[in-house]
Amino acid sequence: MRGRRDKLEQIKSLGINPYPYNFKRSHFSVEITQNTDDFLEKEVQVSGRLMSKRGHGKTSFAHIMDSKGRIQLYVRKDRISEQDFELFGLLDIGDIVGIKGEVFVTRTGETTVKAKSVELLSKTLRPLPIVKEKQEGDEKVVFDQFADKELRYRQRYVDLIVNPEVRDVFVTRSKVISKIRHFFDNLGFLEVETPVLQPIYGGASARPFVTHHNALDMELYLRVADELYLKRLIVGGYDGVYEISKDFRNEGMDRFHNPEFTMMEVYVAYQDYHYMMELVETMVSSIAKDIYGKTKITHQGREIDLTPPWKRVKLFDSIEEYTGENLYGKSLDELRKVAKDLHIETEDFWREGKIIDEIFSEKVEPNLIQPTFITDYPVELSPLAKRHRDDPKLVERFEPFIVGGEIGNAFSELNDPIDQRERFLAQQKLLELGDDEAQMLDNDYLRALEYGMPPTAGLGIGIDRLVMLFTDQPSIRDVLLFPHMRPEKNE
RNA sequence: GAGGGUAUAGCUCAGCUGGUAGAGCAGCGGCCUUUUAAGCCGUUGGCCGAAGGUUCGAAUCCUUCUACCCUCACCA
Repeated sequence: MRGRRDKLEQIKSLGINPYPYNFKRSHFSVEITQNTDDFLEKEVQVSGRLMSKRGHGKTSFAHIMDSKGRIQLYVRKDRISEQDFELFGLLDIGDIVGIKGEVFVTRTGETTVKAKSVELLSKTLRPLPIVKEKQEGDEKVVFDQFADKELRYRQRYVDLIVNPEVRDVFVTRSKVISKIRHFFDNLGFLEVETPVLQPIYGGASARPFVTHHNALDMELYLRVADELYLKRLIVGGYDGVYEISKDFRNEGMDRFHNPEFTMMEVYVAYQDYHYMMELVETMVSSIAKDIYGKTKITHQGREIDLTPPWKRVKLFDSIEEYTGENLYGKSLDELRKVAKDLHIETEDFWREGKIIDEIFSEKVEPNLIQPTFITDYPVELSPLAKRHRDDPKLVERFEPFIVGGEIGNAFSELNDPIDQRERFLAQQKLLELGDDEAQMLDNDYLRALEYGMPPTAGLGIGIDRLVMLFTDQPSIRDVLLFPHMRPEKNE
């Protein structure tokens, strides 16, 4: 850093502003490198970050990188002004430059800009990690890759500069979200925004973050889900509403969980969960088609076939398939015994639903590699879902699973206000029994239901997990630009 | 919350059973007018994550702490 400050002073003493205001780029690097024939002998203006520099006395080669790729520069002392040549000598890797010059091809065949002028656009003071790569046949070998995960996550800006495949991940993330938006817009659904700060949290079983509103002197919760507000809007008369937003859950962190994460929820009036299954498989496969041109993708070495229709399996059938036990109608004691036989630990306050859910997560979930809808859950696990039309002990709910993980949750929404009140009261009891993830009673939501909500299908999709699937990333941190980290010590 | 692993130069890493810190790249000074992990010659750079302890002597052994990674637990 010392040397760079000295250079900064030298550059200033040449009468050059090291932080000028703009530069008129004529083309991106790849426009030129991919259409070299059209550009030969033509003058272009390119800009970007200096990524390598190979000096040869009175001449020099370098690469600059812009947002789309890299292009080589060739600087000759006899082709530019003395001051520009001196300036070029003072440039460091990482500096941002603008170059005017002519396109030509070197004798090794690389498209290159022969500089006529060199302009410094921003002087860097910190050295960039130097990553080098070499082409060995078809293989690209990378040397000294900037790979320390802590540094990469804490200094994502450096990660993005130096690791192009990381940039690609976030481009794909953006595409996925944009496709989802288009998908719903095309169906005529309305994108809405609902409160992040909520006096009563609900819509999911999770512990919330608590905050305080000074003027009102009251506790508020950061939302754990958008569900109850979105359904109020269905009561209000919209046919379809969706929201893509951050939710916050005060739970542990691992490669599938970040305290704040992106959720997409959609509610559609006059539909049920069968409709929603078709919507999910259509949406996910069409995203794959848009991004990869096909509905079969590879994730962590496994081929995943997203082509609809996806497999549909009832929850109890799936458990029987993998454990040989039919849990339907079993008493609490019987369930505890089964869990014990399967070496699954249970808590005292757990009821039937929770034990079934636990057995399912342990024994079935990891096996659900290809896309599968697990359907028809016990009613006490799903306080906001409508009872199954054929069996009041179950609800019309499904969760889509891919690569052993759930990526969403959906149901025919409960719109019977009396049943809903009873479900809330059952949750209250769980709260008292020590289940700190049980849901709060929301009187205003009940009032809304009393005004009447049409039959409605609802869905939540974890966007981060979907992006992990589409970008072939093993950890949620790799699809979040700034994953949550403990604060670092001050330098 | 539990267990395991990692922490050495700006980056990537060596450093054996304790003997006083090393390479490549980057940087700095030279040479070099088509190189591309450019090359050649020379050279700077370290509180060995933090604090304590054992020892004549600690990057190395011990303890505690911190951060990150992995697995599990919790959990969409």
